[in-house]
Amino acid sequence: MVNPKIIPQHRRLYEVLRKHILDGVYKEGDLLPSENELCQLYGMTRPTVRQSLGTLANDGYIKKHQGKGSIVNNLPSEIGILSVSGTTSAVGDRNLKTRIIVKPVLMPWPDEFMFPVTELEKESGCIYMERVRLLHNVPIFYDISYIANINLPRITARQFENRSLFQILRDHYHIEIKGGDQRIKAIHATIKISRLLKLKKDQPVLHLERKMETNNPALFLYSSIFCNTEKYSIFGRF
Amino acid sequence: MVNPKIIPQHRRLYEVLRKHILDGVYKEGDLLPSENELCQLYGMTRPTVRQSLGTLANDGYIKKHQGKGSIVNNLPSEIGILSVSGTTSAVGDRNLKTRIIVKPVLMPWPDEFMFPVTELEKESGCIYMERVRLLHNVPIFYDISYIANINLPRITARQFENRSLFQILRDHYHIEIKGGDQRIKAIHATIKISRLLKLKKDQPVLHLERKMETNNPALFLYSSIFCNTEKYSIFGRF
DNA sequence: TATTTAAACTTGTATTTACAAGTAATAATT
DNA sequence: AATTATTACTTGTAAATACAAGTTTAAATA
Repeated sequence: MVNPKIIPQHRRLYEVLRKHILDGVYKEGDLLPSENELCQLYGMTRPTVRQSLGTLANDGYIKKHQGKGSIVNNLPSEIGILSVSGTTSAVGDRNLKTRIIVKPVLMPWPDEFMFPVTELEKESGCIYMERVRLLHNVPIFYDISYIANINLPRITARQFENRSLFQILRDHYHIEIKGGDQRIKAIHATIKISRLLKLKKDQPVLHLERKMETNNPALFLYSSIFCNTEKYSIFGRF
Repeated sequence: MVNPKIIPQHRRLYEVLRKHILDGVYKEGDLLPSENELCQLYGMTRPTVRQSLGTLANDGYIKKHQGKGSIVNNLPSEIGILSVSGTTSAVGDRNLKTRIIVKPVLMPWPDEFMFPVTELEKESGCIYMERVRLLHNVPIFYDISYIANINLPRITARQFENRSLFQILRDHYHIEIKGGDQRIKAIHATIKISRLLKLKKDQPVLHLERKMETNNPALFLYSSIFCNTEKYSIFGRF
């Protein structure tokens, strides 16, 4: 048995610097301490420090300049769902509320599903739920989630109000999102969608279909997200 | 003076492996040669090889599995514009045609621009052009491009038919796209858009607003892209 | 004073070495 | 024969070292 609490050093430094940036210790345009300074400060070698900075740069928090240093990026005020896993981490949980439309239920997979599912997934059945996410009390996202029922005991009994689905999966089932695929379309709001998001019928909405991979190679999460982009744009870096 | 042709080894290996994957030498699900094998094959050390594989994994071409190896990903058949710079590299140039709507002209920047522009950009003026991009002879993208007129001699005289804007910038001006920001909305097609993309009026279209950074820190490219997602979804990995 | 040169930083690339940890196939044991 | 343990692979983490290349500052020179 191995201690699951040991976190790699480069990951530790990444988390520290990321938090400092989000907390405003380092502000937009600021120069981060140089790699050698970080080595001294945190007692690690340059390759390790560079791995942390590389990940930070990759996630869009900093931008590296040869001969100059690492500069903190302007962090988007818009909704950054394109490069992250859940709506909670995309907008922050300060002003996000959740309304359950359909509580988690176990059911067979839909016949025409948006992504191909494996035999194992099909046999296990599908945990289905519908939620509306409100930003500043305005409904913005209508999320339909599908999860294969693989090693998720009692999940249909849990409380999802104002909590992130991903947080529950991480805390209770040690499931981490590793990455995923997504498709985006612009569509007309159906009657149901326009009712849930308080839109006029036929108003254009953004439709995201996502397949998310987890640390369990057999377990995927699927989401169909309808998004009102009238007020808030969806934001991303590339 | 330094030879600009020297390419880092890790970049070279990245390009080689990427090409092999795109050419089908390594197919979806295949295991790439192990890191040590790649070391021998290409005469470099493991950290260098790992850097190449890291970038490939980051760009979504492979997925690494500890103790197992690097497995080639299923490559999206959809349009992968979300994580890359131009429509050409997003869909490949095989079936992409370009129709110029407004030839490149030098003009002042619009008053209400989608992104804030610097004083230098404002003084330099703006090179403006409109194009429609056709996929399999169907109009899919309506691109409006804005470039600051900074060290781009004779650019308004160049031929843009069936060529990538980014290719011209790279070949003639040594400008490389480093990354950027984007916003996405779903909107109603205006009359002009519906005419250019052969849509019904008020059909929903995807609107992308992008700011792209280049290797010239003062030079940014801006695009406003309207996309018909009825047949083709926009695809991305995260 | 203005310009050029040099030095002292910064990050980028690359090698070498070592061990940890996950995976899969084999051999040994029951 | 089925299970368990070993072994040989794989990638992950980390250190120490060296030099290249871009940027900024300060010193030297005109």
